[in-house]
Amino acid sequence: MQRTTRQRTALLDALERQDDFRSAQQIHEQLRADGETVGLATVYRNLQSLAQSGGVDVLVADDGESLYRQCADSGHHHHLVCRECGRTVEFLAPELEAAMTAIAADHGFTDLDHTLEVFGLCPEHGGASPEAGRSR
Amino acid sequence: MQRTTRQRTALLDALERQDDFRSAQQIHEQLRADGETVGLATVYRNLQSLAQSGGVDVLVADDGESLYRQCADSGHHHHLVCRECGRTVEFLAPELEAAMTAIAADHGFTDLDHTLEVFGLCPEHGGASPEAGRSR
DNA sequence: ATATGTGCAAATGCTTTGCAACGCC
DNA sequence: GGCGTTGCAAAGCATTTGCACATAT
Repeated sequence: MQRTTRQRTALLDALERQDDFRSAQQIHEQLRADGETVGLATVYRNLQSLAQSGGVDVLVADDGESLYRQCADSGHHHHLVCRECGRTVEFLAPELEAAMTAIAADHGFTDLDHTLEVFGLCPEHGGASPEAGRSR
Repeated sequence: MQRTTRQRTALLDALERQDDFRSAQQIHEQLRADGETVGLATVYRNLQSLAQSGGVDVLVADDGESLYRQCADSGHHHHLVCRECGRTVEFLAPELEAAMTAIAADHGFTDLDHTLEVFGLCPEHGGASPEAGRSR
């Protein structure tokens, strides 16, 4: 129930080569630039199924746009993202998980899920330049 | 630069009476139900300015929809939100802040900022309810 | 009086979907 | 050959915006 099509292969390939979080549309452009002919709807459909199967991580930007990235760690983890260049560092934080779980339990909440993303300026972009504007 | 209009007053009133995170559209419906005549665009515009001035907290749901709520704590805090009804619990987590800061520092990131929201099912909706089948 | 706020409807922008053609298995 | 996949364009949604009118101050 998951065929190996030229399009899906191209998408996976593009994801593999890309280390930053990118929108479906950006990925689509990338594919076009690489000479691949893939419909935008197909990109969306495949990203969606990949996200569901855990093949890619999804990050919902403040403006509601979804960003995708193939992460090294296939398990649960979080991201430290440079708001200037998109550079991403994955990290685990067991203590955070535990604390959040405890708080939720305190209030009787179940079926938990959470979003935790840290934004900042990476070493490359945090140095000299003061007042770096808030890009998304 | 900020006039006291019937619409804005009604909106603030509705927010005051509402303890859960609600979408702009839900708030608009609420106002209509209360017999107020307020345009949807006006609700959006006012919520936007309120969010900017810190009058309300905004959180972006997984589906990209923005949810608004007037919070008790005007400072930095996080939310434990029921996916089903929007019921919200505010909480502080100094240890989390510290841990995140440490991790970011480890990677040389500066000018930090982060988003942390916990979603789940509140006691009312987590039980043996047959309706509870959707854990995104 | 006049700058702001409002309403409506049209416009945006991202994402999804209907449906016929297409191509792995 | 059959059924998952794809493409395209149309449809959906939440949100924004242009513009004429209304209104707080």
